[in-house]
Amino acid sequence: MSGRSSKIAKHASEMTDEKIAQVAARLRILGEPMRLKILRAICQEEKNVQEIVQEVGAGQANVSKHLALMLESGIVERRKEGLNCYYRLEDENVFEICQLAVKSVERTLSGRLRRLRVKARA
Amino acid sequence: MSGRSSKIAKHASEMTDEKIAQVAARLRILGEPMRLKILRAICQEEKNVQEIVQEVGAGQANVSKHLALMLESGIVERRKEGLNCYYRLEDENVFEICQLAVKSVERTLSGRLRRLRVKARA
DNA sequence: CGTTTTAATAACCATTTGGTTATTTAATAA
DNA sequence: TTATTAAATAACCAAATGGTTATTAAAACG
Repeated sequence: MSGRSSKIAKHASEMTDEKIAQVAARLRILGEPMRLKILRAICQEEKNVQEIVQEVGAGQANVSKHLALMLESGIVERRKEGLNCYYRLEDENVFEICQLAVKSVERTLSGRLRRLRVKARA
Repeated sequence: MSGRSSKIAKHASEMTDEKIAQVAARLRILGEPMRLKILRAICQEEKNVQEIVQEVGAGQANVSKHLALMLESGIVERRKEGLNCYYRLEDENVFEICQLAVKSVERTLSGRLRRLRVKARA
């Protein structure tokens, strides 16, 4: 058994159905364009709801609902100041996950291109 | 501007709405318990549909639909041999994404515990 | 006090999605 | 050929989800 495959085997075996459900829930939260836009807006500096609403181009209620979900799940943090509520990205893992997802998408796209070329050659 | 924040700023600015939609689509595919179970089943060695069906405890049509989706998106690869179709995990990034998601979930859970203790103290 | 502003929440709707059943396609075997 | 088996697909349904509108809660201000 090689190093990599044994590592994968170990991690995979540790993935109980319960853990899988939790991981899926976390990834499903990130699998939504509007939520990613919100995270993009607040990943550098905290912003209040109105600023976020303006930046992502969505309704206030909609943004608040997405923020409530991400706050509940611990992805973002909230700081109240007078009438305003400032949100910031709290979980840095989220940022890394998105970077890996970008790599994954790019990998798929390049793979598609390669296959098209092979097909065209045949 | 510190090293980390500038790095984040750079990556965030490269995240166009188009790219965000692609990343969200990729993460949404992974944000589903049954699909993660299927990936767990085939991440070490390729398996045919029947083996996967038995392992994850779902209907054949359901598993086939999930596999078709992940094949189309380049996450898994297929090899036909006679009547059987063998599937394997093709995108290693997916595995890393899941590992990070586990870390993210664990981080949240420990954070919740800490808050509960703080609340109980008050 | 009442007014205004910000954000959260409730109610509702249209769409999407995961699962099931039934059918079809394709390869193998008799 | 016909029968059998594996996998894909179509059709359908119930549940979940994202977005909108309207309302509520709370803090700041006149």
